[in-house]
Amino acid sequence: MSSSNSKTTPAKIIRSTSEFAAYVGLARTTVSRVLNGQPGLKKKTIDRVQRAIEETGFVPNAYALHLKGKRPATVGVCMQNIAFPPLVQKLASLHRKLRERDVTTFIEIVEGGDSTSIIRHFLSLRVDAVVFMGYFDEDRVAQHLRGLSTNGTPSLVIDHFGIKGANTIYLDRARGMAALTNHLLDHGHRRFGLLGYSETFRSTFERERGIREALAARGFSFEESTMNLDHKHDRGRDFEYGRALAHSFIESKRLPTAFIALNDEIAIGAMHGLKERGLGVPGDVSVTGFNNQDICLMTAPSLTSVDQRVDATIDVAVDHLLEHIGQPLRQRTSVRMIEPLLVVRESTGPARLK
Amino acid sequence: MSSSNSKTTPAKIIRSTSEFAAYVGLARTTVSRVLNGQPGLKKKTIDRVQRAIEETGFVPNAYALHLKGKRPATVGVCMQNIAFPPLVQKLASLHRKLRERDVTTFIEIVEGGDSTSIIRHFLSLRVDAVVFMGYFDEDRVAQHLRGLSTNGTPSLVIDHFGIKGANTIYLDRARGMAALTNHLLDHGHRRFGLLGYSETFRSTFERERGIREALAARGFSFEESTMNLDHKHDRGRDFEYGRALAHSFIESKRLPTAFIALNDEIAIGAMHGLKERGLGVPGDVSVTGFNNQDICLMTAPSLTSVDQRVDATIDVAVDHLLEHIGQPLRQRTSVRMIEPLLVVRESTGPARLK
DNA sequence: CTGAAAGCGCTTACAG
DNA sequence: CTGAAAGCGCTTACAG
Repeated sequence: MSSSNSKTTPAKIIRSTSEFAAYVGLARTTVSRVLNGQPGLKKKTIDRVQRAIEETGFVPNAYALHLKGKRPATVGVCMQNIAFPPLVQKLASLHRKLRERDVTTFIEIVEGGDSTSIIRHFLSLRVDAVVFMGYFDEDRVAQHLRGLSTNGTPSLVIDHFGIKGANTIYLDRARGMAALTNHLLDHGHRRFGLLGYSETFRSTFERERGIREALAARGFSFEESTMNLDHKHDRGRDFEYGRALAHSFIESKRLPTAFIALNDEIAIGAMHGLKERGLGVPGDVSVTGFNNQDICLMTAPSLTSVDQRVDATIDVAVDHLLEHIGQPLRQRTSVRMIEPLLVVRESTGPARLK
Repeated sequence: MSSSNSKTTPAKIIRSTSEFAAYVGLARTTVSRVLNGQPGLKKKTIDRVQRAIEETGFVPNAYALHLKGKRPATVGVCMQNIAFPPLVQKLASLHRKLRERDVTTFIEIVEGGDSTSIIRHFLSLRVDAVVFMGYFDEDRVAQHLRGLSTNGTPSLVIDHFGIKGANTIYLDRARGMAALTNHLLDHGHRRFGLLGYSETFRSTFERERGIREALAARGFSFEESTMNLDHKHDRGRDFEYGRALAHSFIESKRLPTAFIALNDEIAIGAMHGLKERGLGVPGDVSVTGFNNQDICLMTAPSLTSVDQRVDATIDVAVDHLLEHIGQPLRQRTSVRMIEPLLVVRESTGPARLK
């Protein structure tokens, strides 16, 4: 089956204003003026060009326009990957909000590729700013940031905390974990199992600090209150990992009254692991996740988690970008913290009394 | 804290080959030759330019290069949204595989925006092909395809079946559902509850056809074998929707022995709904999902589902694109079917005997 | 309304 | 190795 190419379709495909002007039967200059909505044109001329546009589907060459200075504001977004739902949400939100401000977003995904060539590509496209989103190799990013800086291009790092000289917007994970810890303390929990906290490539350190400080504020010692059995397992799929960790805790005979998991998947795995061994959530053990993904609602019991507040984060990002686009590079770097939101659900409750 | 701008950083930001040539102290022509790796240059000259590149971070303007005919192959991908995990997987896979073939991907997300302006943008960028991915308004896409066709730009529609004149790569949902139905028939199921099949904007029709044909092949009537209570609910969040549908079926006193859900989320909701009313899966009711997302493994029991075979789909897409890029438009449209993969897990088993 | 011209940043022959 | 020139597709003064 082929598409029907009927009468109105011109034989020739038009790719430049000269060709287009010839097709319309007007001067190149005149056509250009119509295209740019300049005054002093007869209605009839405008209509003629308009009609020809519809017939031919002609669109001026963006590359030539760019050279003439008619370029939309553009931002290059460098994503580490797009396998992680909260990251994809941020990307979608950023893209949408920038479009509302007439900023074009170029998206590139590193994921096994060469981030250096991506940055070069953005630079060759003369983007007005570069955004990094995801968990990168810190040295690599720091190096890119230096390159961008000497190039005069503003940059922004979302959610990767602690890169030197980086404009950063960062979810205050410490604060989120402190809120979570306080919630559990309020329920009488005193012994906590940490699930997945020996990870190094994620921003685990900040999270641990939050737990530590919340415990200290109530007079508890982190070392005495928490347990970690991560070393017993190779990190695999999060869900299976959480399940195996729960089993290990049960077998260790030192089962805490609450599990604090690195993310929702591990938490859900742990809930399964507990259930398989006849333990109830939150009756026997309370369980918490992180990220507040949709699946938190799909488990029984539903999962207490910490929300990343994607929209708030991206609002701040967009404001930052708009402020810096087209401006000379500031020498001061800015670091903005976003406060996460604790979402309490059914998986957390009063600590079981021994 | 500010980033350190040390000795090697030039005061001036270099944005053109002329400026760069002046900086190096060579002719523009010579610099250009080095940049393009042309022969007949002294090692010393090459090194000099190389060093200057490192010092200044100069990257030639992609827009000017494009005008001179030095343009990488590019594909524009128009995504309906990126909220749906299998869709995001396809995007990531397509992006990666095209990059491996040195094709640059421009990604745009419609999602409440104006798809016409996106197509215009792609056209102005003179992309070599446009890919549509997601569930679009058919008339709108058909119109875009016509525009692209008169423009001489190849196009490809992934996973939206039945658009006239469209090069299509399509998951053969009918076949997947037939396999699923046969699996259930083999287990003795004869009464099926359809969950979410009254949806019209998704490719539900094809799926229903698969079920219908599988039933017919075994001598069963679709009308007598299936039940649908979708009309009792407003479609909300999939999970809640599935749960409510399960409740309705239980209350209707005509509970089928198997639920066939439109997607994994609805299936998982239904499993919860059954459990809440004291019914076991698959003991009392078997449940199937669609998409084979990660969450299929995170439920108890794990969920039988149909896998979209993202990689196979995208392999076919990449082959198609590579074949059509830079070629004159073919008049014949091609439609390629991908066979889905039934993944049997714990949520399906023998039908309960009455 | 038209036409010739300059120029955006590049590359590539073409003479030196 | 250098330099002047042409030209990619556009826009914008500038004279008709």
